[in-house]
Amino acid sequence: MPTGYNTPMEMLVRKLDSCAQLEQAERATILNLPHAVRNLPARHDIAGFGDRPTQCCLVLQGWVSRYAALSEGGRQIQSFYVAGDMPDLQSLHLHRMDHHLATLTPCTIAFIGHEELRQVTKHYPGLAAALWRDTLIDAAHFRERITSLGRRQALGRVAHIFCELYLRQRAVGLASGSSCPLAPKQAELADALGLTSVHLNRVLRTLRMRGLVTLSGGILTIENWDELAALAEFDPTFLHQANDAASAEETAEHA
Amino acid sequence: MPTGYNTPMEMLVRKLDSCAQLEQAERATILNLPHAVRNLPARHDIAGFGDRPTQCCLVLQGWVSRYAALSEGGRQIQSFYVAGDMPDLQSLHLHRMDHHLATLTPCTIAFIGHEELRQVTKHYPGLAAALWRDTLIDAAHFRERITSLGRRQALGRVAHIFCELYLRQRAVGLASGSSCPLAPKQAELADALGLTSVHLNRVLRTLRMRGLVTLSGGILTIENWDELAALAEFDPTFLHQANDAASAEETAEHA
DNA sequence: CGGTGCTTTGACATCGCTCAACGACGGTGG
DNA sequence: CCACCGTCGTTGAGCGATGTCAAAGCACCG
Repeated sequence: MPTGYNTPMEMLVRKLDSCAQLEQAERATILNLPHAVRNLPARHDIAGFGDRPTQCCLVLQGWVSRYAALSEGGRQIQSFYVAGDMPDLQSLHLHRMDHHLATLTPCTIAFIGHEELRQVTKHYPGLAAALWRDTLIDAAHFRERITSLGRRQALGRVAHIFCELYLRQRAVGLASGSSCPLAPKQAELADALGLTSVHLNRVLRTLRMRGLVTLSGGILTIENWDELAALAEFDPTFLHQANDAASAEETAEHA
Repeated sequence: MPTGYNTPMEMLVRKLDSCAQLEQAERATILNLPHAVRNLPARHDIAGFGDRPTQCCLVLQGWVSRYAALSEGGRQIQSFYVAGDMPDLQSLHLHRMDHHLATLTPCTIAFIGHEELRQVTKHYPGLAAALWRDTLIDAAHFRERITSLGRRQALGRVAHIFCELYLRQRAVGLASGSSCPLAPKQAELADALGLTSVHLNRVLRTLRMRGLVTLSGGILTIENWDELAALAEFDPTFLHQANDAASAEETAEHA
């Protein structure tokens, strides 16, 4: 199930369909949603703090990050998004941005107007529920990040995000075997994990030396899923993936 | 606007009405929602990891916490809830709990069946949007906690959560002047902030000595809002309160 | 009057940060 | 083709914020 060559709205249908079974009319409605596709360069702001967006975006290709900017140049990356994700769906009902949304890599992104989406959710409760659910899964990711930042040490935090990003990408066909892309640089990973890039680098060395993962050239390879997941105390429940992620673990394991 | 003596569903109406203006029919629908009110003791589990709840709960009185349990008895409190909050609204579309929900203090809680809520959201898109929005604000709180845990030092973290809990309670009429209840014990606050209760205690002493806040007998008093907010780099945008929280700051300031 | 739970404090250990430098690599222009 | 430069990754030494362990104080309550 490789991504990239379907039409944007086919991608959205597949995403929404994966958990909440859509009816035929609902599927057709999504496929007919008007939208604009744009290519954006890396490090480009999609929406900033205080903005009042009038459209939502669907990532077709590339990596997007959500972050809060603090004084003194500090920043906290709150989440990463990949193809198939709708990072600012929340702007549909939260009108003022309380954070920033920016591309990490060059991206292809589809924009869908709020007005059109609201009409859709008004007439198709099933679609409203599916989109709602998507934002709830986003929130589940946030909660797990809170747990990581609050109670896991650096080693466990890094291991945990690797498990998460691998499984999430695998679910949309972006992983191959026990490897998947990992676009964020070390500094960006550090900003997501509440660490310094220096310390993150040392943690990566440890993981490499223990034979758990290798990260090189933007490719993450999981060498030993079981140990990595154990180190992270990783439980895939929070991902709320339909297939329960069990099969994914096996795939990585046998690579 | 004190809470406690309205009927449960009046409380819910007020909550939903505060941002998304409800129509008369929608208001009436909520008021007629069947529900059960129960009193629960402190430290009582409302729903646990792995459960599949069949109802949502509305806090009428008391404090509720959402937490993740880690191995070795460690736990991370992801959020606190007070009167007017619906902590597990997400279970409406996320069927399997990925965390625990428990009372912190003795609580009065109204339970509303999923089936009834789903019917309501199906027939009243405006109510669906209002409830959806509520879960999105919950998510905004999570994001801010991520930022706190990832990039603020202990002092700023504690200051930040005090600002948040004060404003949230003020918004539902639970604060008086520059004071508000603060039910969590030091150990529980520490579990929410990724700290040790020992260290939290030292931070509290510092805040007290600097004349910023006092915390005693379950009452939080903010002595100097401006300095506290500055220390926390607190920006109320993430609360998404209708009144923009500006007036609230003034209240605390003049106390 | 003696629990029991919560808070407070001290001494010491450790994890992760800071500062500083160097290395690897790819692009770009002379 | 090579010298240069920017970005990213890597490493070392020292320090600071926070955790750990242990014990004592304190309030409430039976």
